[in-house]
Amino acid sequence: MADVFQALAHPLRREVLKKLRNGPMTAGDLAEAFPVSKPTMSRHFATLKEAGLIEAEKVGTVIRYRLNLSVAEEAAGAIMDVLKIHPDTAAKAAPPSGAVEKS
Amino acid sequence: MADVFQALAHPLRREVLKKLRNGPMTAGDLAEAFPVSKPTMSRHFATLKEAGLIEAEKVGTVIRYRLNLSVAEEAAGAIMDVLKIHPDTAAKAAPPSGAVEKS
DNA sequence: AAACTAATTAGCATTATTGCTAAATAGAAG
DNA sequence: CTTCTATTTAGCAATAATGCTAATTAGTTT
Repeated sequence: MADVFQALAHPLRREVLKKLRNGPMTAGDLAEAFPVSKPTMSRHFATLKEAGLIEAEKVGTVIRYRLNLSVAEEAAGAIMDVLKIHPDTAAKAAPPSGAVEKS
Repeated sequence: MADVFQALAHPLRREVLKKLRNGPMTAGDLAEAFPVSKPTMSRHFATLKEAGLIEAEKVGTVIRYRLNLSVAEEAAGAIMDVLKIHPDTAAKAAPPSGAVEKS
C-alpha cells in the first residue's frame, strides 16, 4: 500500500495511468506515447505493477497492461483519509478530466 | 501542483498531515511525535510547505503549521482524476480514519 | 532451426532524497 | 546586551530513483 504513493510520485507514471483509463494497452503502444526509451518505460511499468496499480496479461507476443481499479480506488480513498476530505469536496476541486499537466 | 504527489510519497510526511487534521501544531510538538532529528523534520516541513500542503505562521518564538485545506482538496481531486474514480467509490474504499500504517 | 518482434533484465552514470551533526538565525527573557 | 529557546540552514554521507545502451528472454513466423 505504501508503494502506491511512491508510484504516483512520477509524472510519467501518472500519465500512464491516465492513458489506461480508456482501456488496456500494450507495453509497446504505451512506450510510443512517451519520449523515453522502451527499457525506461518497462521499469515504470514494473513500479506501477509492484504498487498493484496495473496488471499485466500476456497475449501472444504482446503484453497488455490494464488499470487495476480495486487497488486504484483503495489508493484514492487512502489519500482522502490522510487529508480527511469529504469525497464531495474533493470531487468539486478536481480539475476537468482532459486537463494537461506539465511535467 | 506536481510537487504535491512528491510530498505525499514519504510516509512520515503523510503522518504529519494526519496529525494536522486535528488542528495546527508547532514545529517542535510535531518533531517530538516522530523518531527523527529536528533538522530532518524541518526539511520535511519545507517539502510540505513547497507543495502548498501546509502553511507556517510565526507566533512569538514558535512556528505553527497548519493544513492548507484548499490545496489538499485540490490534490485529492487531482488524484481521483488521474484514476478516474467516482468520489463515492473512493469513499467506500477508504480505510478507517484511525488506521495505522507501517512505514 | 534461423530470423524477427516485443518486452524485459543487466549494468552503469547521474541526480534526487533522506537523515545526521554542527552551526546559524531570530525572538524572548533576564 | 547576554543568554536561552525554537527552528532553520550548511555540509556531508548513504541510499534510492531515473534513464541510457547493450544484452537477454520468450514467442512467432518462415
